[in-house]
Amino acid sequence: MTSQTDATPASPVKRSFRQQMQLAREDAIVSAVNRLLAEKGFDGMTVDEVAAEVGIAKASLYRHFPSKEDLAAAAMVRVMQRAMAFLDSLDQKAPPLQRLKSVARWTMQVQLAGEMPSLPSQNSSLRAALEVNSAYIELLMAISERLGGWIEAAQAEGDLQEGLPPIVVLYTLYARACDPVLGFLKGTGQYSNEQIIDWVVQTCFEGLCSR
Amino acid sequence: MTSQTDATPASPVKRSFRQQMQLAREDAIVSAVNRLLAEKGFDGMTVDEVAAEVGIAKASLYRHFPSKEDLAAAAMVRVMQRAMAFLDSLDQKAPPLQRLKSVARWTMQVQLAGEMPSLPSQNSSLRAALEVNSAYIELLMAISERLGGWIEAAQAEGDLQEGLPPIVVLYTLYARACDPVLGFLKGTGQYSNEQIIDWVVQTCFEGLCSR
DNA sequence: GTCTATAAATAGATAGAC
DNA sequence: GTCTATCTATTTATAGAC
Repeated sequence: MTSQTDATPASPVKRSFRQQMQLAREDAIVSAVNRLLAEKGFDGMTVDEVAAEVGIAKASLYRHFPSKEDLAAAAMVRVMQRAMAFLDSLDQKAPPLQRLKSVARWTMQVQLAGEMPSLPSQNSSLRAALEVNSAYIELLMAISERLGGWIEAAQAEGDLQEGLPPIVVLYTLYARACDPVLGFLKGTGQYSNEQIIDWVVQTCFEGLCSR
Repeated sequence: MTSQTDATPASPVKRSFRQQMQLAREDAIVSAVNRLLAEKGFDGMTVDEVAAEVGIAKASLYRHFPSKEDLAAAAMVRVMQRAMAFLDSLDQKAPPLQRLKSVARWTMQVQLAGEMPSLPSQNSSLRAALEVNSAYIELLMAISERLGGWIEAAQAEGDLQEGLPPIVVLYTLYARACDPVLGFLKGTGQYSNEQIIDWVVQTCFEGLCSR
């Protein structure tokens, strides 16, 4: 407050630098959380591990994030921001179905890269925290509306089954982002990531049956 | 030992009765575990809850099962026995594809009924315990071989995509048994269980795209 | 702001009486 | 075999020094 009313230019610069440092540290924290969340899930991840991976004390972690739930929420927000950026990067004139397939492929690449935080859809303390996290809710709604529009457009073009409510398609795409099939097939050690993703994308959109 | 060599018929009868009592109690335990596992997952379920739901002391629980992992394994074994019984109940002369669809539908019914134990595919202590549980391993292999045969037969008949390795189809079916889409759609409160299952089975086999 | 040390709560597992 | 009471380890979170 006072520094902003001061005429000295040093204060704002110093503050900005400090803020950048703080943001960089928080980014490192979120990266560690993101990775651990993808590897072990919310329940399996401990705050001690996060602190150890970042290389700071646990008490310092709690200066940046008030709870473990907030750590997870931050990781979710960041991956959703990445998702939103990916949606923006797509050719908006490409056919909607093609864009939807690209999104599915992207989420699977993220998962196989060990960067898709997996939140057990049942945990109550975590879900309660997410439901009151406005950044999380707003991003989720923004992505859902964006994809929902593409789904309806793809149906209008006759590319997606028109009998399916768009929400069924939307939830199916979300579910494929954390589909355990990817990990199962990876675990066999027999197939490349691209091969695995090709199969799952294909079965998702074209089904198991022959055409 | 001694009672079996005795000529008195009382001993064997009494022992059998006791064994039945024990089996009945263990069945009640496994039922509680199964339900809690479906509701909250392995990490979310506590042994105290299990004891409370069965109505016995926690120490008594540990007389029947040596660890929490063994509780979960017992629940998995039982649901797999149910699955095996369902496979047997199917018309073995029906087309393989039809049988596979029936299996998928059955697993989804079990999940929506809150009776599908969900084991986070990442938990290491649990997976380690399952991998050395011969009852679990043998049932899993038996089911996999059975379904694998049907998958290959369905491919031979041209009903399933022949480019897909059978293991991809098998894992996909396993994954649909714990597909979060069912819970998502159920959570909207707008659709009946049968409607939800119809959609998921259809998208699984026919895909999201129109034909 | 970061640290060490510790509190507070929880959960898996066990001892020992009956 | 079942119970009460307890142990032990882990984990989230915080106090307080620097």
